[in-house]
Amino acid sequence: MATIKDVASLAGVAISTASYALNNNPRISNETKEKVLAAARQLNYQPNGIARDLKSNKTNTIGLILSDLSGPFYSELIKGIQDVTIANGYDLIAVSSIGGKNSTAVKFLKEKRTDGVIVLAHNIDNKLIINAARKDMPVVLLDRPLDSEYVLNIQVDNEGGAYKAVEHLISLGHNEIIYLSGPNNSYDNLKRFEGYKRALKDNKINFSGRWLYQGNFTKEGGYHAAKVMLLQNDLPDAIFAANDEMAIGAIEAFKQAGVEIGKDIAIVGFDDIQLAEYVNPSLTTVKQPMREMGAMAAQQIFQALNGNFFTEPILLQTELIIRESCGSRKGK
Amino acid sequence: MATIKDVASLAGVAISTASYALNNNPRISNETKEKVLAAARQLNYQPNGIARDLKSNKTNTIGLILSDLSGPFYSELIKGIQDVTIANGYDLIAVSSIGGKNSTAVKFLKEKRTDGVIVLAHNIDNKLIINAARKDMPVVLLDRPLDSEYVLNIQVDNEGGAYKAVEHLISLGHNEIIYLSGPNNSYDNLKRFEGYKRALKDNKINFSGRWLYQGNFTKEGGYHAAKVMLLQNDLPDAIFAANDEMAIGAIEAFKQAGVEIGKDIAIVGFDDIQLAEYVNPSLTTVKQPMREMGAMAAQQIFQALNGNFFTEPILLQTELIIRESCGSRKGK
DNA sequence: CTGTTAGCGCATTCAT
DNA sequence: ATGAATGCGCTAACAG
Repeated sequence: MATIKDVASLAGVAISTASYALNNNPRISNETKEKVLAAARQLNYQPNGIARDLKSNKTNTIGLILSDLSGPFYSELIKGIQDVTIANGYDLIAVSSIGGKNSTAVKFLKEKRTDGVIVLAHNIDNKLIINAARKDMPVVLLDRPLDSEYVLNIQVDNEGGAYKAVEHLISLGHNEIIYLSGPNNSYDNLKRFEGYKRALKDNKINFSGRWLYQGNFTKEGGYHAAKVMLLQNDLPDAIFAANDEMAIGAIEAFKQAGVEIGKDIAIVGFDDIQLAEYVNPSLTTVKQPMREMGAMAAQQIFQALNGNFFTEPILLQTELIIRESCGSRKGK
Repeated sequence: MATIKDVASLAGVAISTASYALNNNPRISNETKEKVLAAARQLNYQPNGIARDLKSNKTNTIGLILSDLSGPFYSELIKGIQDVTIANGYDLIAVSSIGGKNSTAVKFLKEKRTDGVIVLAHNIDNKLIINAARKDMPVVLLDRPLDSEYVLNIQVDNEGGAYKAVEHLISLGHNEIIYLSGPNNSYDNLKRFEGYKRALKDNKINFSGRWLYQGNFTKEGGYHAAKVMLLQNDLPDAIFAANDEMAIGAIEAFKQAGVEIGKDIAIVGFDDIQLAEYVNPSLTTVKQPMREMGAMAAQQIFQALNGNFFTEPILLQTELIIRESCGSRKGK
């Protein structure tokens, strides 16, 4: 790789002159500038970004940390983020937090590899985030609240969304409503559970311990939980699944067992992933404004980078999307 | 941020000593090592990764360039790549090529920001790749062939896969088979078209220009193409869509029009995305071994980094997944 | 075993 | 308008 030094010597100028010329500094005469640019072209010179980052103490890059780079769920979120980062002339790179302590995500958080970070990865712990967040490296947290300097909070109203979902189930006449739970260490899951319980309480339904099933936010978990319900021969009226993937897993299990969804049992999910519209029957669920969330997250980063730390946590509203899985229009 | 200099002076040793101690160099006595580590802890020292990268001329990072970070399609591919990058102690970062010349992807390709790159983004052009590929920065190309030094090729047998799909349609008794095409500048699309034509030819069916519809690899494109077919009141026996998303879009349009898929018309897709299993009727399609592809790509990078350039292009086989969209078992 | 020193590639201050 | 020199934070060759 040719360096700026090579360019300078080929052009017969000093390194600093070459640097100025390459960066279009007006103090350089057109004549020398041309000479330098010609040399650069000839050597196929490309500035070394790492050296520049080191010198300028700035990377022009925003990092997005996801617990799993390959989730189907992030599509819209990423679009929202990307829109804003591009508009601001920044780069976006996505890294995974798989691997815990040794993950790329942790490395990016600790070393100064980006100018800002957006986190949606529950396996990254608070201490790390608090340590990483600095004035010139704001962190936006999407999956939990955390009150600390230089960390911004954006959240979806999980509690309210869950409330809406369960209320819908109750309005349809269901009384025995199972909560199909995500992992216990997930804040999102916790809030959804709270919303579920509040809806029961407001409708004078007593929560029963029997109504709690663990599904771990995965399709397999949902499938398995439904199987257990079937084996116990004790089907509830309805299920509120803490995310769509579990709901879809459960639907699969019930279909295999000949249970008619929407008639024998009602199911509501959470997230509104792309699949929700396509499963059969299509899934009633709570939609999160993912794209807006992404855009806001990026916006918050840039504002923070400009010194404006908006400290109040932002709460985004959800929307209940009614489809067929609770028994519906299409008469399923 | 505390630097190694701060650590050294707090510990009362030279910078180099601090560096050695921090990096566990055995030449340092346990006593001084402890002193240095204590100082580092006290200052909450974190090495500056960028400085290290500059010095060592190595980033320990593999880049994955995708045309769209948010595609549903890459899930398995990423898993495959991640498995082997992690196993090799490297980091993986994903960047998008959206934005053309100014995209993050181009920046990563030109500047030396990773130790290797995997490309699946047809809007990155060959010249750029040829220029970027170096001995210490191999490039694996997943979406087209390119014979150049330090670039490795891994491909799916698009032609053969398409052939299988169309042959299947023909064996079911279909004669008028439309090709629902992806973008013309896509190599994958081109090869699929070739496979389609070969299958027709081998079965003595003459290809008709009327059978070519453009769908641009998007769901909307597929939907629109199907609408046009409907408007022309000239439905074919079958459709071979160059990817699943277009096939799904077409299915939607036909369903809306009351055309029964699998009976009035047969449809085959390509890719086997997650949705393919869930659409109604479920989609017969050609499955690509995405996870294997990812794993191979990463493996090739590391072999290349060790000086072993496997120059022969690798061709991965596809598999025809028969579901319901061509009329089938479930009697749809 | 520890310290001195040079240098990775670049931007930039200060002279000229 | 141009050049010489410095330093970003780190590693490592070399000297002691």
